[in-house]
Amino acid sequence: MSIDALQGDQRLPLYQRLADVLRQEIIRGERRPGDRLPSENVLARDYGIAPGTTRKALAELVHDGILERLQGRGTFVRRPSFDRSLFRFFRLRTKAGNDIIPDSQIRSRSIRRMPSEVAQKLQQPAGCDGIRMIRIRMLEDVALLHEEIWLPLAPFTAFLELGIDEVGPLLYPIYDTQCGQIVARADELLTVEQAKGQPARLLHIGAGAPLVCIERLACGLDGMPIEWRRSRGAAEHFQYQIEIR
Amino acid sequence: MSIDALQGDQRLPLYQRLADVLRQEIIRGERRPGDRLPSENVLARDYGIAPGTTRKALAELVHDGILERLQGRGTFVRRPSFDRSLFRFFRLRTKAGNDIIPDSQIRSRSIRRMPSEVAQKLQQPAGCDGIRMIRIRMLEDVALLHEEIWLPLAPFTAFLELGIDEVGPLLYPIYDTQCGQIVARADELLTVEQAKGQPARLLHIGAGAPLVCIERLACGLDGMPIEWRRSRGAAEHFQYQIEIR
DNA sequence: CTTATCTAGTTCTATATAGAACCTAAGGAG
DNA sequence: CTCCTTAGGTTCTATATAGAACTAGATAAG
Repeated sequence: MSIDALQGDQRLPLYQRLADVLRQEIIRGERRPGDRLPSENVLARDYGIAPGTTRKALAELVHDGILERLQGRGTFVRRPSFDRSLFRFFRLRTKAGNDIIPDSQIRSRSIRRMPSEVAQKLQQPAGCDGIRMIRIRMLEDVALLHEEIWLPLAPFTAFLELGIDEVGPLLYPIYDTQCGQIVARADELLTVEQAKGQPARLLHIGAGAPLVCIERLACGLDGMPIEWRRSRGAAEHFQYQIEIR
Repeated sequence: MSIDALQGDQRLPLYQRLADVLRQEIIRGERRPGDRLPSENVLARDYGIAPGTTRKALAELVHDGILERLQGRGTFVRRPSFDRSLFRFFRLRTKAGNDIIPDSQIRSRSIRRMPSEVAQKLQQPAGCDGIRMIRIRMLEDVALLHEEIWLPLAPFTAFLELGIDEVGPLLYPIYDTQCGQIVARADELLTVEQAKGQPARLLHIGAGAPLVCIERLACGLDGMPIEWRRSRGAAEHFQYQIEIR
């Protein structure tokens, strides 16, 4: 931590280089969510730059959603509360309960050869094995969502140790605590298809009825894919809400 | 423009008050998209504050997407290129042409009593009149999208002066230039329903086939609703893509 | 033990200043 | 006329500094 711990592309501005260094430390897991960072004055002294410059670096990371600053308390690595956001956009149409996270039931979990499409999305070599789960999400004993979930083997062997009953309705906190994988963002692709096969059967839906299908690729802080899943539910039960700017 | 032109909630920080003043000037239309703002030094002199403080105010407005700063050139009111973003999320599944804006054909335009649901969304008094359009969007002579569009009468009388053939595929630029209404953001609600009635007929779709239905409320810089529309298209042709963070 | 006060540490606001990097337009050289 | 240089204006980076606002913990008073 001397004056020139800020190498990386000497032509980039100082605050940018400091932001990159801190971002990398967080991505590599050297600073975990909830950790407190050194104060802006300490950072300035350690790296031999002006306090205002560290402020600018920290502000950038706050803007990226990686850090959180609390006046009088300090600067902290942000804890991404993410599992809830699925239902921020994709919610049940029943107006009764808002933002209810349905119960979930894992129907199967096994190691299988990945379909080439999934392997590609997860950036794994073609034909390698992965973890596959089938999960049903239900509300008041009515099956609403059929999910097929794929995980790469390498970081998730610890996940296989857990009993299938110990897994609650939220997967991402488990990925974090058990496997050190933090989901920071995701891409979703929504389409409509006709019910058939296993999903139709498990959802008790007649073949040919419209299904909403959401494919999601969840990625970590470094942008690398962590999990791929495909969720299907009867179209009549769902709505998708979003704000554009 | 003296030292204390920055009234508004005296306890708020200076940069916040300056940002509010500039934001209001833009909302009120005193500064139009594309206009150039005074330089940060001039602003500082005019309002009697330090240049660094004006920088912070301008940075906030840049972050909000209202301003745009170009090194060496100046600070400009951002031109919201918005019509394109419909198809950034909601795109045709044909992989051939990316980001093609389909041709459009306005089938009808008239003044009608607003349905109570629409009036409520547009924050108009119940039972008042509005402008209603039916538009078909097509690609290579195939009808893809059926749109029902509602506008409040008051700001859009100038829009009625235009010949129905003069209206191109992009409405929002016309709202801007002809009626002074700038669309800055929108909320969309996506559901799936079964085809019936006029939409089914105009789209040449059999009754009962699944339709994707997107209801959109477009709002101005001040957050007030400007336009409400409902777009429907055959479910098999569309996909909706989004990034969550 | 409870409550109030003080203190050290933190972020936030605001000022002042200097030079670098970049753009535009005007003027001069060929 | 064309191309190059120059000058002035702009944003961007970086430094330095002072006090306000807020928090948490230690200390003192009751």
